[in-house]
Amino acid sequence: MSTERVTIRHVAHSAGVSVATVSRVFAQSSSVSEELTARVLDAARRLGYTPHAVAQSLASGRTRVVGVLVPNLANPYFYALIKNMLHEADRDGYRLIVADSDESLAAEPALGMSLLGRSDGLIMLSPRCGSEVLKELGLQGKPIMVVNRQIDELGLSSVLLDNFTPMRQLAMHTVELGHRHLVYLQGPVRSWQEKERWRAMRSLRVPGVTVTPIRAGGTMENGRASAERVLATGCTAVLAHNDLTAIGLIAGLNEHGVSVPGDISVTGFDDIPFARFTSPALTTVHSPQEDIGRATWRMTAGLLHGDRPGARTMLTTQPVIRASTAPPK
Amino acid sequence: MSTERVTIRHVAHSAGVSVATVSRVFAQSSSVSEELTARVLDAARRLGYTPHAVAQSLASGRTRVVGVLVPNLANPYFYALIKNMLHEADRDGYRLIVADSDESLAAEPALGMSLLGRSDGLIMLSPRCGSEVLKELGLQGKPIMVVNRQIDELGLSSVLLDNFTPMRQLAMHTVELGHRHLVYLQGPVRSWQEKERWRAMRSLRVPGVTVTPIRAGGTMENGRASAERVLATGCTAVLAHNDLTAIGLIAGLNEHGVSVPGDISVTGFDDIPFARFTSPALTTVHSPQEDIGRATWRMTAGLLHGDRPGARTMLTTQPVIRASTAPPK
DNA sequence: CCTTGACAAGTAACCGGTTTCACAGCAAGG
DNA sequence: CCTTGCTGTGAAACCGGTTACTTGTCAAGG
Repeated sequence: MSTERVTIRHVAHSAGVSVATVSRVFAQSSSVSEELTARVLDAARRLGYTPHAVAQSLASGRTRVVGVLVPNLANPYFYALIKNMLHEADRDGYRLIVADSDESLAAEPALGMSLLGRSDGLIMLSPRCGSEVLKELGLQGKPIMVVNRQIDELGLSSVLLDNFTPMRQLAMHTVELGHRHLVYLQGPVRSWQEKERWRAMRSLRVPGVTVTPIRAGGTMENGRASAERVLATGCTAVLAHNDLTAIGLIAGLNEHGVSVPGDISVTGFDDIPFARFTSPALTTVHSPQEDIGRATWRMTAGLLHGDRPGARTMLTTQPVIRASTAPPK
Repeated sequence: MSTERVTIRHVAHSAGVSVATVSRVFAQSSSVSEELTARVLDAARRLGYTPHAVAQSLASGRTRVVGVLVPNLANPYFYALIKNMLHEADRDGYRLIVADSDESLAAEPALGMSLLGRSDGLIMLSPRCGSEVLKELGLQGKPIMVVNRQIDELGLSSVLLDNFTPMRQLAMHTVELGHRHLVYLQGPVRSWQEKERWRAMRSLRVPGVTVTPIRAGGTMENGRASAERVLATGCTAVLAHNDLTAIGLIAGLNEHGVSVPGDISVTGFDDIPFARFTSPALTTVHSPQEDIGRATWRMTAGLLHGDRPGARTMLTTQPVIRASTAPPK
């Protein structure tokens, strides 16, 4: 069972060349004569040689692995993103190693460090941790990408989606429908996205229109649990922090015999795949996961190749009007 | 910027001991005198020493990383599972490296190999590949866990959920409600779960009850697209391969002005988080992701510690009756 | 004709740990 | 007093590659 591993030296010996040559053949970097290349490849095939990834990593100093730290893998928002990055990374020959901080601020530093220890860089999705933690991680000297969070002080590269503009447009959409009393269902308070979305709501200074914030939390359960508090406000439209909260809220409202959008209009944010399939289909803001994923990986790949960090990519998007919003009765 | 890395030798020198001793102190395996231990730890702290994970891996022969191959990360079923395994593995000090085969049979072998190259073992979630591929992967000599697929010929360990019994119960539930013409909406044909669920449907030999299979595919889009074919059968109840298909189908039926469960009852399978929040809430079969995740990791950990492979854990579960099923009109 | 340079290939140091083995010191046993 | 047996420690081999440096060959240039 425990067959001796075939190493580069076996191949070298069998092909009658030096280990350096074998290494070169597989690295495809330096030039090796056609004849030797053929002999090496032949010997390798005969012996069933496979490069030892860990040894390569140690010797070359790079692992071809990148860490990804997610606050909550249970949120469809993230796995669409991850899935896209996975593919982009794959075609560059990189693997992704994933950790889930479970929305725990305290867990982020240790997880980040642990990931960095086994990888060439770290991608942090919507990190909530303080910037001193990010700084600490940056001290490791490896590339760090931050997604969905604006960091000014440190020279970290980041990919952002403009949350403000579409959120404002979405709010205006409800106002144009005739709604006057809006409720904004808040998400995780420490998240940058939440700050931006709430900022957009506050910026909505239309005479006669009021915006009431309600603390929720960003999950479906949170949304459902907010139904009563929402009803107590007497509002006619609710803009939720994200789709999950919106979906939860709609379920909660239904349970109270309130129809959406008949009695109350509800909107989400993110346009997760489910948003299209709820009834009513959810009015929301589309989050271009493919673009974000691709942009994130491309920037990460750039950093790995030595690009100077600090670049910031800002993507834009817009609302998607579906069936969960309608004029008030 | 490029500060010289602090190695075990620096620590050894600074503490006035040999590198072996430093290694032992950190390994906590062999005994080192209290005095030396203190001196080493002190020196390590002063110098800011961190063990080099890759070097440890090469020297010790184990990476403390386990690969996970998922057919489709966009399915909530899988990421709930992954999330649970992530946590279980984390507390044992293991990291998970994830790859998504994108439902592509052809991609599984290469991805599996690649993951195995950087890890101590491989967990395959609902693999669709032929058993010769699994065999090939097993030849690497590293532990392989198979989840949601029964493999008899190879001595692989596996964790399974009994799909047959609850699927049958679910079907009986619709029959007891009074339905006579059932449709079964099929998922990915090569998946073991699909086979089991369909087997349960076929086993339903109740006089006067017919079961019509319809090819769908397991995604929400597939479900929606099946609406017309479903309606053409004139059935009164549809049992979908999984929740995604069911949710898609409900959306599709709604678009045709058909109400669920008023006109047609619909059931799912998996009990993904959304199942509770759709309207109507979905009647389905609960899949205990926490248990599956925990069992999978525990068995994997066992294999990593030298347990003999071949064990099989079969978990059981049952239907959850919600609002998407009702007596026929 | 001799030098210079480009290039192919080999030698050996190195990446940063782990672990086998040898050795020293000391207590117990004969 | 001399073995025998542990235990704690160090020296050095080793894990399996990469790569800086060296050597040798051969063609072009002076």
